[in-house]
Amino acid sequence: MASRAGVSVATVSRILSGAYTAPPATHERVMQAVQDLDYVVNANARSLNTASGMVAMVVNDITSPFFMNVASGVEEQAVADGRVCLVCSTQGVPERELSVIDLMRQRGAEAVILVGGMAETEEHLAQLTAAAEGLDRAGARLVLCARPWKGGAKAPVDVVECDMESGAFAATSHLLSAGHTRVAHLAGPHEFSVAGQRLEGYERALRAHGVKPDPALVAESDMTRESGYEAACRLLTDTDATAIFCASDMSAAGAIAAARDLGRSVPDDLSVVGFDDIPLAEDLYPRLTTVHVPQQELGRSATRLALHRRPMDPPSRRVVLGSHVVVRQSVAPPARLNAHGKADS
Amino acid sequence: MASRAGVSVATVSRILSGAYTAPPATHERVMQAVQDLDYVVNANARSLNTASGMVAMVVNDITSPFFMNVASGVEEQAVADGRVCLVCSTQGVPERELSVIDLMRQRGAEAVILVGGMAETEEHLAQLTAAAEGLDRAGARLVLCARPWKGGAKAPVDVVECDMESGAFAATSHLLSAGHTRVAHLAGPHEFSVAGQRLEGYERALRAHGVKPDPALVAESDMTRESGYEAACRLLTDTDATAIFCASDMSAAGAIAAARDLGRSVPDDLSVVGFDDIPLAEDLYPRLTTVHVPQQELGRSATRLALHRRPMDPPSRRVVLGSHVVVRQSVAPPARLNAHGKADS
DNA sequence: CTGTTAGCGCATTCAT
DNA sequence: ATGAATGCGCTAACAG
Repeated sequence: MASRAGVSVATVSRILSGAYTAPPATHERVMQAVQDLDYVVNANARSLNTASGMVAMVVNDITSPFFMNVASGVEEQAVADGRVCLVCSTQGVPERELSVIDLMRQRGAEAVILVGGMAETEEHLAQLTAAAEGLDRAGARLVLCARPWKGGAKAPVDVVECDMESGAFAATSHLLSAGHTRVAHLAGPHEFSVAGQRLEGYERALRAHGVKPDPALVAESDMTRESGYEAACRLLTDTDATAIFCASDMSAAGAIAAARDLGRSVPDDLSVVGFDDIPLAEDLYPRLTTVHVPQQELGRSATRLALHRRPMDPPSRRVVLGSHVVVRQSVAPPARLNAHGKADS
Repeated sequence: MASRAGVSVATVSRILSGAYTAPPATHERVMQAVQDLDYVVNANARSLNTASGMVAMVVNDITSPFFMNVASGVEEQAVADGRVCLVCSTQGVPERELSVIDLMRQRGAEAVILVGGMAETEEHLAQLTAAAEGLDRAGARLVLCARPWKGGAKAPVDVVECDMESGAFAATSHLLSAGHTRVAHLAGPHEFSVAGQRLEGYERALRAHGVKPDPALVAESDMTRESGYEAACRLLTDTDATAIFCASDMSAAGAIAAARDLGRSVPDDLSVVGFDDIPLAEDLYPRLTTVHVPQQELGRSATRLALHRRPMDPPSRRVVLGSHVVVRQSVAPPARLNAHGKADS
């Protein structure tokens, strides 16, 4: 290649790297040779001496609408900052999360963005901390997106999250204000810290309205529709709940399907509130009242935190975005009150 | 690192690469040093001499449920074959498709899998062919997934697709059999070859039932919900269509929303059939009758084609999967027939 | 503006 | 079983 153009490899390198006021004369010859030989630089070899320009994003489940909406925000910002964005899936396996992080460290990624919750044992957390320090030493950033950091405060990790606790509080309050007192919660896996936040907001709202939290009204599921369907069936047959606050829109979709299959109409016989506000929420029937989480912005912020870093920045930064409930059609006053003609408060 | 363990770099290389009957004595020392220094191999440097083990997947839109379901199939098979799978988004820009392919070639990916349709101009096709040949020369494969290959037959590209034409035929026939004669089609972008296949199946079904295709009944949109909503509004206000066959479930979701907003009830006043059978189809109201496309299997097959390659295989292979209509609740006989008590044939 | 030289971190001969 | 030497393709520093 160098010879084909009649120049040295250094010249070729400089020209193809950009950053070179090329004399049209040789520039032409080089580009011609590139054409003829269909030459492409070896990015791996290049990364041996320079930044890779890669941003990696890690998700549990590549089919989850929530994760992928966040992902599109990450992608958008990464591209805007001149990086390429790669997404990998852990398929929900904690060990794979660590190995993917490691893999990206090996590849010289400039940032690794972990999107969404994960079962977090103490051991896992310790390994995550180690991974963060390893990335840091390599000049790369680890950022947690839509997931709180439960490890040490001095670990070199940035985090951008949404205030899920108050989102859950608002959602539950919305239900209570409509007159419901038997409000169930379709929770996420208890090992997920994000699930814990929602549970706390739910319980705080109950207490604020003078309702005693009843453990029987809390059912656990993973965030999938399937699992939401099953948990909702249990809730509907075993308890007298008149409303369900679901930890995700996907599980809310399952809950609505369960209600339908059990002959309960939503919202007349059962009110449902979701969480996330994924596009699906608009298409459910009835249209789902839910807590809006700024998914794209979550992704964009995470990428900015990772890439726009100045020397004086602290080792760990944190940004918290807000959430708010979007009122649609899946909430109504409970049946008996409704029958007696009482409106919601 | 080499010194820290008291051995040569060669020994470290051999031990960390696996494939080495390690004498427990030194093996121990090396692993200890790895621990102490938190050492990780440089995958880029390694790729300088060996296969990268990467499979890249390229999609237009990372938020599309259809693409991501295919993606999970790709991921699953790639992991099963011991590769790591990276997905990149082109954000719908044809040039980015080419640049991403190029990027993965530069990175030494073993396979690049293009998922889903793309506007295909002649020029783009020529560049794709060139890219395929480039990858081939580098020992990598290009495979098209859920997207036909319109280029030359001797190009080194594998393709796995679904028989969309007959899927569209079946869907349209289903509507015609229910008694509809004014069947509209919410088509995809005409530059997409996949859209063309669906249009052909639609028209073939009409002719087979003795109905003359009416261009006024074909509206174009991209495959999004938004665009489907708008196109459906036009169809519903400007024509007398009693049924719509949509090119995707997402656009069907838009069509159902449009019908609702225009005061037309589905399926009583309007029948709707979708395409893809993404999970959303189950949650629409009414539950969407659609054409099932085996998304995960599409992805798995594509990866197998790329990775399980034997020397005697032809330069270009092709597998076609079947599709079938899934009957749910969004189709009914047209209103007038229904009113007269006639059942569907 | 461009060629020369050196070295990035690893796998791989060839010796030992 | 392991060390020494060579080269992978590229960029960076240093001439010229």
